[in-house]
Amino acid sequence: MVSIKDVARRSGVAISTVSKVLNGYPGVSEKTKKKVKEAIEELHFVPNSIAAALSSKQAGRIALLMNLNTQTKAIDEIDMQYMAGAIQKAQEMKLDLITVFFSMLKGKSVAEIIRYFQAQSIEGIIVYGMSGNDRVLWELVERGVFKMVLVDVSYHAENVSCIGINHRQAQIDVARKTILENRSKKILYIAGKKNSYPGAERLRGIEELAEELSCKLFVRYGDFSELKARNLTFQYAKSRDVIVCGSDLMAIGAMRALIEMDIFRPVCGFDGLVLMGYAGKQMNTVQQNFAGISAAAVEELQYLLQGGEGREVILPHTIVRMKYLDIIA
Amino acid sequence: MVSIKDVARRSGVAISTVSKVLNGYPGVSEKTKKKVKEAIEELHFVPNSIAAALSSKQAGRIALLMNLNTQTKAIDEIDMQYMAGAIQKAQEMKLDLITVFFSMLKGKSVAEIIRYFQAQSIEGIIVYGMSGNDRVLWELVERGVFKMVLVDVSYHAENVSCIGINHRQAQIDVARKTILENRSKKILYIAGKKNSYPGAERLRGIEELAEELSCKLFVRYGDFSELKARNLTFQYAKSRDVIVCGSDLMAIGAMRALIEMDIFRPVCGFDGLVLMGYAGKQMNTVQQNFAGISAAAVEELQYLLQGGEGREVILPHTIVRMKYLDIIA
DNA sequence: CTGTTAGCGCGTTCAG
DNA sequence: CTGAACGCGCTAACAG
Repeated sequence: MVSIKDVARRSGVAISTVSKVLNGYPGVSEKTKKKVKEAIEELHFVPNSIAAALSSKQAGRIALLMNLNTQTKAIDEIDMQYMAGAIQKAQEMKLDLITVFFSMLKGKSVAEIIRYFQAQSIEGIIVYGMSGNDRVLWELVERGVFKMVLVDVSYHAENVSCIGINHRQAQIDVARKTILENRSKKILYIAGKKNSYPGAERLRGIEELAEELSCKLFVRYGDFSELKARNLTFQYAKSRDVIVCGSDLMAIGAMRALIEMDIFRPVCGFDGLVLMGYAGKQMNTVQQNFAGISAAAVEELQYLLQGGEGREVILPHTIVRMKYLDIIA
Repeated sequence: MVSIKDVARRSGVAISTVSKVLNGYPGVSEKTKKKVKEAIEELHFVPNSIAAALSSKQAGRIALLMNLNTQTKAIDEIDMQYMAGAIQKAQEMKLDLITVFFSMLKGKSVAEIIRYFQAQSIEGIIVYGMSGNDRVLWELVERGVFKMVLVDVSYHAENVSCIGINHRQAQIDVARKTILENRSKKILYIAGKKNSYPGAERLRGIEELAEELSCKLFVRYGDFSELKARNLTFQYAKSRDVIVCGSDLMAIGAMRALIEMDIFRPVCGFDGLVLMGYAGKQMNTVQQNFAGISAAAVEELQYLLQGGEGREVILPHTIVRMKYLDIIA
């Protein structure tokens, strides 16, 4: 393995000089800088990130902490997009990214978790899928030991940012479109989970909208479960004229129930899953760019690592109509 | 951060002794071992894996190299299962696992790729999704620089193992079941990609089976594409009495085409995707336990790292029938 | 059986 | 502007 030492020898300068060139520090003449760069090229030198992490404390090692959707097997899609987006972006930004699942931290205390990450020289963490119930994680956040970016959570502090779309507005947008298209008046809203921030925001959205359009609103919790949404639809759809769902998966469940009941009701979803194309009929939904969101989260974390202050970042969303033939093309 | 030095001081021994205890080396008396372990407990010491990796050359850092299915957006499911299985297992075995996508290596030469991994102190690599066309990767494999485990590829060498189910046999099993259930005689086989090892093996399987059962076999390549399978079905299904597909996604495409054509033909798939439940009708398919496969791959890699010789590992599969109501339960 | 010493590859003072 | 020297946390010979 060719090391910084070899580069130094080859270009006839000291190790520290090479290091400075590598990290873009000032205090190196253009000539020597050029010499060093040439040597790097010729020797095909690639700095060892492990050694860098050991020696300095800002070597850019971050963790992606994910709560996999184990309850419903069908939406690996979202998790996958998040992971892929973050991994890709981290690589671009030359950050070392390790992936950690909530399940691996289960039963550990905050102190243990902190040590776990410190032992890996992790300095920043992106958390996806955190709910209000995750006590230890919230404690971890509040301790402020690591720079953190929280996805789909509303909280920020000195070194903690949060990021995500405006769920309330998105719910309003997609539901308004669907309701106006169908001149609906009586809404069945199948909400997500009670303790979920996005779930609560979306619920607020539909409440505002129902108020604004003077629609009757009937709310039931589907807990983001396709099966529950299906059953709720069987139970309550007949006497309403539109079904608004807090997630695509629930929208699919609702749609399939409607098909089995052999009645028509417009349905709209939330997320933009490709799976929507398999629902049986077209639906409006909110398109979230998950890969883009996690990529943005990585950038935000980098911003924090470089001394930026925690803040709230709102990302854009779009309303789309999902068709089977589009998604398989 | 509490380091090995602190533990040494606390227990009144030398650093190296602590290291020996940590790594289970012989040559330490029971008494001192106990003292050291106590100190570790009291100090909540967690060894820094980064430092260990730098210092020794067998610190268990491995990479999961994946070719994401970008062509068809619908099967993040498989990729996700692979990733989750490997990440989980690696964590259990205390191996550092980094995830790398093929796309990140695009345009890089073998030498560059080797340096990239060496710079990260990677000593073993699991490759998932490699085809016969990936020149540089094959070169990487043949160089033998890293211990490697190849998923769904048939090649092994001194420090390269391969792992996967028996695709030929699995194709035979699922097709036989479907054909016997329906007394079919004329098979439309929608094959995968030409240059794919699993694709080729599955094709061999159906050929053998057709021979054995004296069935007429008509083969077309669907390239693992749902859309192509759909079109092939429109074109050729009418004059056959069973459609065997080399993947679930293609089976779904075929099934939906049949529904649109309003004719019935038994269809069977391959993979065991949850998505199968959304096809519209029930189908037989081969259930691959992807998470289990990648977990096994991690174990196999560990075996290689510890000096084991490369070999071929065959994992079991099962035949199942996918139902919508089962998958959403 | 235990302690001393020398690195791993790199970042970072601090003299020159 | 440059270079020698030290240390990050740990492993691995080598002495004692």
